[in-house]
Amino acid sequence: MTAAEAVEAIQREMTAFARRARASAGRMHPELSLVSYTLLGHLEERGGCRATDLAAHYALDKSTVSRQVAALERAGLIERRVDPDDHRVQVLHLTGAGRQLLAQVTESRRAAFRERLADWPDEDLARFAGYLIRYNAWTPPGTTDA
Amino acid sequence: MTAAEAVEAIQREMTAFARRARASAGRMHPELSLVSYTLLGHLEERGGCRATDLAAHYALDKSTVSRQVAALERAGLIERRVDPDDHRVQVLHLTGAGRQLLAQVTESRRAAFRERLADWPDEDLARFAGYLIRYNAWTPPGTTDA
DNA sequence: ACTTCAAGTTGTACTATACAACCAGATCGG
DNA sequence: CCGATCTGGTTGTATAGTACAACTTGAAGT
Repeated sequence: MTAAEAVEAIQREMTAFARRARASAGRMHPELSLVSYTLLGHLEERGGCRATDLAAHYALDKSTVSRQVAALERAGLIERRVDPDDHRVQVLHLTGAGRQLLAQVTESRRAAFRERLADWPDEDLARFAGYLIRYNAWTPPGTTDA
Repeated sequence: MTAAEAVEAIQREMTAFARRARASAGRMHPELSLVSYTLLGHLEERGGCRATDLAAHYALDKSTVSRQVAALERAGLIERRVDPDDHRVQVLHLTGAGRQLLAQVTESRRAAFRERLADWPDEDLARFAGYLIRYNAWTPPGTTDA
């Protein structure tokens, strides 16, 4: 495979993957969309953050985040705590139920990935993971990374 | 990196990629969504096929495909030819304009990928491509692949 | 010929998304 | 201190993509 062919294949395969991801994610976990899952994961990882931070991080409009957050709150998965220092900001936190559902969905996603990758040699797994991390870490030139 | 960690990382990175792909595809090419692009690509590759085939291949509802196809036809990118052997069937073909737009978007996507992968050693490109192909080729056990 | 099957279309509904207009709290220059 | 401006967030409106169900039309089997 030449370098040009490889780039071509990477493009094709990443596109194919992206095409399927949302649909299959939706079918796997009707109760938690890919976006919601990602937002909950971010909250867990950071231990709470503002809606504006989520919007910036995922390149979503603040209105979109606002509605997602409202839905997650309605579902009892997150709660808002008004920042005492600045009454405009609401710091978002996972609730117990949110943490639990997140763990559950994460586990089931992990199981699906494990099955899919079951017969890969360890060395290939590590290299593939490394490539993906490297691929995703790339930022367009001139971008100040946040 | 242990195998378990690698699986974890692959899951995380593939999810992150999927999350961004649609949005960025939409921003790059407002005139051709990721789905439309994929459908056009399929037509080009196969040299024409039925709407039902597209639906089956991409796990989309036939109504969804019907509307996508209608939009592509309205845009003058594809045309329908009734199958003389079975008047229910419409074989879809790219038009000249469709072929041209597809080529143009493909080229611009390719340039973006090339830029992103510019400083990867050839060997890594080939291996990454191979992993992606292998990853996407997987089908759930018990599935008769079409 | 009647029934059943297959390809597509259309009606309806829902989700995710963006943009624009807006509200409310914070901050800064006078 | 006060109006101008900035920032975080919500709401109104519009659009795209999707699914499911009902329907239409043509094909095939008994």
